[in-house]
Amino acid sequence: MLPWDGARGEESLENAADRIARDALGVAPAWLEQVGAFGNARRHPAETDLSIAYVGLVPVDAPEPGGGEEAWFALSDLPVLPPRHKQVIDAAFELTRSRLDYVPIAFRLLPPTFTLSDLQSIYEIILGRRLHKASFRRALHAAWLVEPTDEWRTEQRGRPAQLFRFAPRRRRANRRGVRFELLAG
Amino acid sequence: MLPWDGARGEESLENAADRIARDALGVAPAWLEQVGAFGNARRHPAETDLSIAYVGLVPVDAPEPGGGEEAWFALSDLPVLPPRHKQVIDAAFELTRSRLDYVPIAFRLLPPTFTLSDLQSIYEIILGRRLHKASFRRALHAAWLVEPTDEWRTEQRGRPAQLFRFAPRRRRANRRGVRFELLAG
DNA sequence: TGACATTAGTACCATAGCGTTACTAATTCG
DNA sequence: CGAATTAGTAACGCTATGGTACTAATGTCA
Repeated sequence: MLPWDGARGEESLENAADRIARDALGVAPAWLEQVGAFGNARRHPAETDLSIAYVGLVPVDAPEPGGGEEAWFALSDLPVLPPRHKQVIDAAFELTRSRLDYVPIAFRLLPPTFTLSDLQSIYEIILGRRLHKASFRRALHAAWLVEPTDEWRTEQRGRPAQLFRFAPRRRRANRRGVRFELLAG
Repeated sequence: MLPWDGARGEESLENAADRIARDALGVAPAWLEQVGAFGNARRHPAETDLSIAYVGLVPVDAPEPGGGEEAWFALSDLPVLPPRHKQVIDAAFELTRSRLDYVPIAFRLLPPTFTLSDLQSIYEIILGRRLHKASFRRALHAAWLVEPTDEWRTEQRGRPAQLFRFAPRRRRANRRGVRFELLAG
């Protein structure tokens, strides 16, 4: 099952989700957003059967959940879950991918300074596909989202990588045409 | 206020939203999707204060709501509303725009056959901005979403327009790179 | 020590998409 | 019959994209 708890009257939905996530993780999620409300009507009318789902992300170096019975599972290797929980996970993953270009999710999963390869890895993990290196950097440069520092990090192998920091600058919104991503089927 | 009703235990959220919309409109909405759950904690813990909001669309030639106290308002000329209702409307409009390229919303607002100018008008209304005619048709042609009929419609003035029907064909998903639409501020 | 693997970063290029402008086509209005 | 109006297309330049290839700088290992 997914971590959950009943609502407390004195807190907002957002605060309740944050509290539940912190209880399960030990740390506050770097990003948290509502997925939606899920309910079916197969219960007795007197019983309320409604779930408000939230999705959050934590960096890969976040501590393992220690106290309770929580455990991590890869999205590609999920155990059998109750149908609604599986439905929530699918919607949460889709929401996360769709938010990636509009909310600074990736930068909150990284330390204050990071390499562009680190950043690209976060994008590739969330999107679930490889990205082209030159195109990624071109788009990043055009977006004025990062600025270089004068530090370089030496990894285990290969050429050292320059460190960048998240420093978005104002720019005008990109008014593109229509894309027709709708697919048949 | 927005049209609303309490949930009935024996129906799903989606069905309840559809019922409420039909009661208010007189017709079923051509598209309906959940916006999300809205709740604040300023009430007494014993009172549940939670709204599950849905957004729907109906064609412009839909009948006026007759029976009750409902009325239509332009998004650009809304009356003063309770804060949560205004919040719901903003989220609903944003959701609709973001779904336009992925869900065949526009085609459900049109009759079975329509002109490309009609279709473009729907897109312009929902997106709230003008679109370029040649680019719109190029993208539409590349997406294989419509096919021409052998009928032409004579409007009041100008050259007759060919009628098209919605007939999506299978094509592979467009795997583009990252866009970085995130704006500073 | 020197060849090789590895990672970072950039340059070049062909192609595709986009928006502007302009043009043709077909109809109604006066 | 000419002007206005709407539909539809062609041409062109600019930008974005993604592939390939290249250089740069380090560690590994014989």
